[in-house]
Amino acid sequence: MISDLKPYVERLRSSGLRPTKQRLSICKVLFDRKATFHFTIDQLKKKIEKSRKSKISLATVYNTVHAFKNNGYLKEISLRGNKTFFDTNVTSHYHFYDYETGELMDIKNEEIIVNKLPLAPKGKKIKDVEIIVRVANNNHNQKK
Amino acid sequence: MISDLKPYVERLRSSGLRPTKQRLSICKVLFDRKATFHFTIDQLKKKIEKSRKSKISLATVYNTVHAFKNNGYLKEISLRGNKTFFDTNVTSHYHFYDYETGELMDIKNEEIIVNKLPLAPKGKKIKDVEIIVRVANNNHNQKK
DNA sequence: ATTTAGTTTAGAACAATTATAAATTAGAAA
DNA sequence: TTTCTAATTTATAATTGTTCTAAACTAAAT
Repeated sequence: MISDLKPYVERLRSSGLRPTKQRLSICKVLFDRKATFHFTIDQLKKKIEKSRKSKISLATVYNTVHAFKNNGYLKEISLRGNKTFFDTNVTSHYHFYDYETGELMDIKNEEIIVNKLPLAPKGKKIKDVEIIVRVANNNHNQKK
Repeated sequence: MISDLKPYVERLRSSGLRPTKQRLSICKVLFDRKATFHFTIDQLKKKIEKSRKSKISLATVYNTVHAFKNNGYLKEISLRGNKTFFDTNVTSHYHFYDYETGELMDIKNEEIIVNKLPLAPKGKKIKDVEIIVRVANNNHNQKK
């Protein structure tokens, strides 16, 4: 336990969560990194268990991830299929999604320019614009 | 049985499917309409059963919908959450999604102009650009 | 130290989807 | 037609992802 846990403790407290061992393990995997991390809950759980060298309950992972999402420390990504993906990059940005490999990559906000948007339906307000650029290997030709 | 079933028979045949009673029931609900239809499998199943006044197996609905999707007669829509939505509008277009009501609405292709797109990652090719404009009631303020 | 409210946990419950195998049916062939 | 065969439908089981629950545990206030 060398790394500085203070920022994680604060992040947890500001999400209304007590800083427990388990939650700090989750924080280390999620936030102690330079690059964006895209993950599903079960991928995250495996990483946490490798990193802390002991099991963690699935429910704890779900609960903590949802608390972070609701407090703006994680983003959920819209994707086809029935698995939920999250993203540690909470700044405004878009995604490449390789549907052959399941790989997700960030697209910086300034790499896509949207010059026209429709008005929101009556009584509604635009909250967010998600863009998923679906890619696949050059040589393949199937639609999926 | 007044409506002309020929186009459905052809659509089924071209998808490699025999035109059975069940599949024709599915076709009638899916394709005998002017406006776009957005649906989940269970919503579709209920509509079919109301329309034909008899039960249909869930597996048949899944199989047929997937065959139509693989043959380009239906589109799957990227959305957060763990339910899969389909769309009878297979032309290039985008969507409004009201995450409070679960309502989906089409956005015509020309209502969004994208002026800049990133290059696909090395060795990959852009197959599709999905845009989901998330909306909610004006008066509400929660992020979700 | 004691207390209490929040947390973790394993497992149950639930929901969406896919797989299975027996009964049925479409369509080709006789 | 009737017969035959492979495709299809069906109910149900299996699988997967997610949420719920209630008992055991723990953080932190007293």
